[in-house]
Amino acid sequence: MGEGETTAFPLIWTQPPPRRRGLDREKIVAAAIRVADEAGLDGLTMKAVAAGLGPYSPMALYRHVHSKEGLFDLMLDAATAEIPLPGEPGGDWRDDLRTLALETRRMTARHPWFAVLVHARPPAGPHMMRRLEFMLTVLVRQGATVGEAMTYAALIDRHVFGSALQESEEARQERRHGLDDDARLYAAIAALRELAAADGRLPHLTEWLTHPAGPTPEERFAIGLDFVLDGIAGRLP
Amino acid sequence: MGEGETTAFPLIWTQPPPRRRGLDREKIVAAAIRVADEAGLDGLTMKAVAAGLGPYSPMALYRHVHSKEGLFDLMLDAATAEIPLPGEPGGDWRDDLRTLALETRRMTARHPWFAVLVHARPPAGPHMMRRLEFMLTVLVRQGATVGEAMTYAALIDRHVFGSALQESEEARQERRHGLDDDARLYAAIAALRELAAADGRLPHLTEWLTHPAGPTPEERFAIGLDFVLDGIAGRLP
DNA sequence: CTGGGGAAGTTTATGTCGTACACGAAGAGT
DNA sequence: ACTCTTCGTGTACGACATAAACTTCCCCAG
Repeated sequence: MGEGETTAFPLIWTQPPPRRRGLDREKIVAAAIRVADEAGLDGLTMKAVAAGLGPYSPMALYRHVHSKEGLFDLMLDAATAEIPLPGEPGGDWRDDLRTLALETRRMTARHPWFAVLVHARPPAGPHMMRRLEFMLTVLVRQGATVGEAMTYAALIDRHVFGSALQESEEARQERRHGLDDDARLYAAIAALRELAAADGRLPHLTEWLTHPAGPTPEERFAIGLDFVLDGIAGRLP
Repeated sequence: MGEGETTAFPLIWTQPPPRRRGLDREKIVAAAIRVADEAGLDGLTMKAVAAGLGPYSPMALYRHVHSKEGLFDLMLDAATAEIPLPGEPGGDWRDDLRTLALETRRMTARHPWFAVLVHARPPAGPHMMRRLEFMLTVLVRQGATVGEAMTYAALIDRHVFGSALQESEEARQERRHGLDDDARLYAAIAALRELAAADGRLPHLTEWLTHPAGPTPEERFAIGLDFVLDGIAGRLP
């Protein structure tokens, strides 16, 4: 049959040009991040990453990242590298920590998968370690012990990544159920409200589902962050 | 033809007694929770749940729960039902919220998978709704609007489930890498410390990895919870 | 210039999952 | 006794991660 034979008649001219060595960790991680940003963690398969790099087979990636979990670790550290990190703490410890928290939040907004993965992997990447070291330095300079500083840093990150996780999972649900247009979203809320109203003992929840009100996500984040920073301030010597 | 026969020799006695209708949601959910408690979320497969119920096929479950996500929802609500919930708020709003947070934490200690799933599913189960309503009631009685109460309740839960998530994922890592005995755990920490020390710019982190110190998980939880409750108190009218 | 070793990518295969579908058998209601 | 419904099974399919064996190419030592 046709001249594009791979089986019967191997004419060199019709064969695809041999693949040059084009892959490395950086490219693979960048492609994986691109895929995860666009398709979510569910869409992050080895096949999809390979396809995002060109005509590669999924197995090609294993030569460079040796497992999907390894790829996760590299993705986490690459995303963490995007967070601007001062070389030295500035004059105001609260500003230092607040700014870092806000920048971290901005990164998680670009990479919604981050908050999911960060809870599943140990934070051993170099950029993640440097970021943590910065928080520790800021707190230790205010008189905290290293153990206390670890506790406070963990509380800040709990809030940052907790917010990010909740918001990204909400967005995921909406995308999965096609709630992007207002009509569907309204219907989904109405269904929830009916459920709550049917119980009969949920007046406040029903009210909120009828008139959802309250601070924006951004304001909610700031409120919680202030709670943590105020709390830390109250415990510094 | 002979009755009961599937193969060559139709002896009724060698046939298993026909399966009676024994499954229902409750049993399935209880079995699923048992499996997840013991084997973790990775071990929670339809096959494992069916096996935990007796000689059932995995497909039998679908008659009652229609999908694995549906099973997740039922598991979340069943676990939430284990949290003691007063019918009415008591005299002290802080005590009410703190007690609920602590009881919730006790539940997540029994069911480490809870914190993972709760972030992935909408909290629409009746018990989850009642629990939320309780928090809203407590806060609204102190003068918060429903919108504010939602914000504060979310912050409390963020801390409770964030702690649980972190602790359960740490435990999972340790189990997965067989760090149950001290020698291996020590080696793992040493490896991390080498990594940190090699960077050269991570003195505080290195110090902490050399002498891990600080509050116990329980104390850390209490500290963060106080931060949130203090913050709420400062914003109530 | 050459040939051999190792690295990069592909093909093929394996085992595990969730779950759709069609079937058969076991009560329940008439 | 007959039918309708409800429950559980067997089989099958398509993803997915990844192991193993194979092929092709590059580079460097002689």
